[in-house]
Amino acid sequence: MATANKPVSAEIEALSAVLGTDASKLLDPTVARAWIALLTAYGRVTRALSAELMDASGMSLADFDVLAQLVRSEGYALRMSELADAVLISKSGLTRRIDRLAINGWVTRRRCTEDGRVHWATLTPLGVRTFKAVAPGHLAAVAERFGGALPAGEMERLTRDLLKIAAKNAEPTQP
Amino acid sequence: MATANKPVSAEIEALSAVLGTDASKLLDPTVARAWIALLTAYGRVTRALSAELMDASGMSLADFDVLAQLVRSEGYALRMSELADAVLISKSGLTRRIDRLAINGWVTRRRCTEDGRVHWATLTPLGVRTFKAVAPGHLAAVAERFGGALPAGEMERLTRDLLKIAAKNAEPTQP
DNA sequence: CCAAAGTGATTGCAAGTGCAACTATTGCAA
DNA sequence: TTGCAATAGTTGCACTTGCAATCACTTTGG
Repeated sequence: MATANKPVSAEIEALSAVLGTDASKLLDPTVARAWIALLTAYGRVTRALSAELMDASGMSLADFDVLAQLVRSEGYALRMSELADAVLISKSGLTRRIDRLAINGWVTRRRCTEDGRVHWATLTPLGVRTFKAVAPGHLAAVAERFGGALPAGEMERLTRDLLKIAAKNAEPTQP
Repeated sequence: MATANKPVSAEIEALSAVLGTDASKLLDPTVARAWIALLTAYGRVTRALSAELMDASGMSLADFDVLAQLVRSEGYALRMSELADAVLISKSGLTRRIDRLAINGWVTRRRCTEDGRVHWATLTPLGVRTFKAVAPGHLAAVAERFGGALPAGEMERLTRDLLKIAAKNAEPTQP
């Protein structure tokens, strides 16, 4: 029913006593609390959403991501590489995930006629119907678990702060 | 070098067009943006921290969690079940993780003399030294990647908001 | 005192994942 | 044209994980 969750580098602040008095110089307790809060919020929300989605539809969050990317793409299709980038897994991971989705009849593979190296992952009509049936419930679950906790203004400020953190950790280089 | 990352239920807001005009009633775009921002910030920070920790010490974030729990426990020891709860993995997962840490010489297992069912995972002196050597770098990395992005006041407000979200999704029941 | 139920931990198995090696195909350059 | 580098995708392998079954030990009720 439930699904995996990431490790939690929990309670960093409590380590000060072990490491010595200078631990708070390494990591401000304010920052430590925020980091733990982020890990906790992330873990609880994703665990709950994952379980609900699995119960409702038999698909994982990862599967939902793939279908969501495809459903809003031209012709309900994407190249394998593009799709792997979009859902942030390795190419081999995507190969197997598409295998599983194909077994469900939600996706098919087509070799590209113009470039034989390229394969297009394509939603089947059943895949489209399934996604459209499942998505509203999932969106509502996100709204309930995540949206309900804060008023709108607060939510926008949260977004700005999180995006600042994300920007500071962008892939290529850190300023 | 890098490590796994969770699925990203990305770009939910863009689905409105596919599902029809009422999608924004299911999930307020403000909430959708905040949710995506959380997933992005989490993914980038944990990926970076995981890679840095692995490079510096050969241990995963999950391993660090276990050592961190043990190092601040009475006698550097915890029962297997307590430890599994603390680091949020299954009992079987912890059994194997302790196996690996034991191979590194960082942890040992002792059967409890009072209750033979219980096993204590205990840090070795080498484990303590290793943790104390590794932790400052990891804390500094958290400070840099996470702490540097926001001023202190903002960070405290972020913490409050995230804890509200976490509280709304506490395990037992939702009010 | 002894079965039977309960508790703590481990093991068998199946699943998902990434890296590295491999196959298939294309594009480029001599 | 031919051969070689580059690109797209898949497969082999190792690793990690969770669930269910199992083992080891303790507690409880008759």
